Amino acid sequence: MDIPGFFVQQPQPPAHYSGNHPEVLLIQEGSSTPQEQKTAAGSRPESEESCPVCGDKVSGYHYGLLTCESCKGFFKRSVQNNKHYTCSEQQRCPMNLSQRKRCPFCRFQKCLAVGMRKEAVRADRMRGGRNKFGPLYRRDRQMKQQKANTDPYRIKIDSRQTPGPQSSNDFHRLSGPTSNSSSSAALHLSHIVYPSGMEQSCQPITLDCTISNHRVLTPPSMPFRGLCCTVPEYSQDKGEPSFSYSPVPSHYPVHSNPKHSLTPTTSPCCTPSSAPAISQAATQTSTTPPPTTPSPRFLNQLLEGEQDEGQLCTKVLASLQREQANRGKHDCLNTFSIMCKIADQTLFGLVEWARNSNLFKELKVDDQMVLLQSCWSELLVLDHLCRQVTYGKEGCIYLVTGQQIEVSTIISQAGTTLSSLVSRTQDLVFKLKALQFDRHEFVCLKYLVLFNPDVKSVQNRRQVEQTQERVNRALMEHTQQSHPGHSDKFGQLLLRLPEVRSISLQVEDYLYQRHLLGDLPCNSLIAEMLHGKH
DNA sequence: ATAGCCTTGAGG
DNA sequence: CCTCAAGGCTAT
Repeated sequence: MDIPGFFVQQPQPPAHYSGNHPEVLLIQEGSSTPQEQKTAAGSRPESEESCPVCGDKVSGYHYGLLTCESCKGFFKRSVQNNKHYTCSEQQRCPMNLSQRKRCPFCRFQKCLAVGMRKEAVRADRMRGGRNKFGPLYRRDRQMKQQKANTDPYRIKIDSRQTPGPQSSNDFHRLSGPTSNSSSSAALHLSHIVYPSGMEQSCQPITLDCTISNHRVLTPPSMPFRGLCCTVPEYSQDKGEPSFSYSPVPSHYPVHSNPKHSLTPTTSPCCTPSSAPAISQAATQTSTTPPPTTPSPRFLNQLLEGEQDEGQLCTKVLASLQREQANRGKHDCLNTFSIMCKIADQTLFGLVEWARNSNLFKELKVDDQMVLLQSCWSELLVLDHLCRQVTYGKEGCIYLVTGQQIEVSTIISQAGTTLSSLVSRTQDLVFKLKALQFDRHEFVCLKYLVLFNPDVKSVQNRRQVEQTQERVNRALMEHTQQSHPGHSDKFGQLLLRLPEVRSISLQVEDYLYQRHLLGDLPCNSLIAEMLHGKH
């Protein structure tokens, strides 16, 4: 693993690395002075921001993003002089105003992790003028300005430490007290994955629920309204401080699909014009290969098992709503918990997908469990990637709930591990988009990952192997048929899998660390899966 | 080596 | 013209 600070949960100095960004209006418990609060919402955004590398005061855009003067200089010197630093510790040194000088290695890695661009350092050392990032900076400014003006409610991705050394600076507290009672309610994979009559019951709950004062989660509204905002606010009508978690929000565009008449489109994803690849149901013909293909039927069968994104969205929202309903008004989920819940529900969906698959059903239950246990995080990563390729806009992460989070917001406020995870994932998304990754290929990759004959303790290895080979052939044929001009799309897709694997392992490690800190919600399937491995 | 301030110059 | 992100200079 070559990511420095792989397990870093470095403490950040409260005053500086607090994610004091105007676009993420922090209304923190007893924190800022009236003066600070005034300026934070004020007109000069940059002057109040903190450097995503060290937390110092930002002096402007440098090499791709807002940083302080010293990190700008440091980055410039490092690149110009082609420095190769080493870390005398474990490559996880804390990075803040007072300690930034101590380890140039970790500082430079942090610079890269937050998104500083080597390419912006000029090889010819030419002074003045503008570079290619000009438009990017401008857009970034406009977006920040827009957000500052229109949206008083922000998700709080608070990197600041609450007292206590254990908490990380990744997704943290949203507000209010958090019950961190992850006293493991002895769950067992077999019970969760193969429950005896346990349903993900989706009772329609229609209570209005404001999660914290900040509208932490807002269901998506009209497609493409409010552009790509910081988290949840899709510039809905103002003056409506609470929102409904009801499975089918009233402002939700609804499918006319008679089969799922209550399936909301997960705006903007299910707008046909905006998301052709995934919004087209498996039964639609426009994405299916021409009838002359050798085995389109097999591929289409695989596709038929795919979950409807809208249904999944509804399920996840309903689950969050239930969770909040059980907690009451003043006991709000923190951001990390919300993300865990979302991931958990997505994982439930993936397990369900596997279990409903005819190919998977042919396996013995023991093998099924071993395979799922081995690849769950890869499936989650693939699922996430597909969602980004299909619905994600540049610079944003698209959640299954239909919400978007700006990558820059996460990276500027998250810790090293999460930052690197996000940038690695976004790099993959970029590559997959370039390859014109489609839904058929996504399904195939999921099957290839699931039917992994190399998993230890698989009993019927031959069967797993044969299925994997079959899917592999189907994928190859599909890529040749659908992209005849792209001779190596098949190979290119397969070459992405090691990175998927690597990211998923990093995800697992990250989650396990958080689990050890007691940050994972109890009764979590993810926690159960993690237990199976560790 | 660091970091604050200065100079430069293309693009608006 | 002005802006502002590049590179440069220099006290520490």
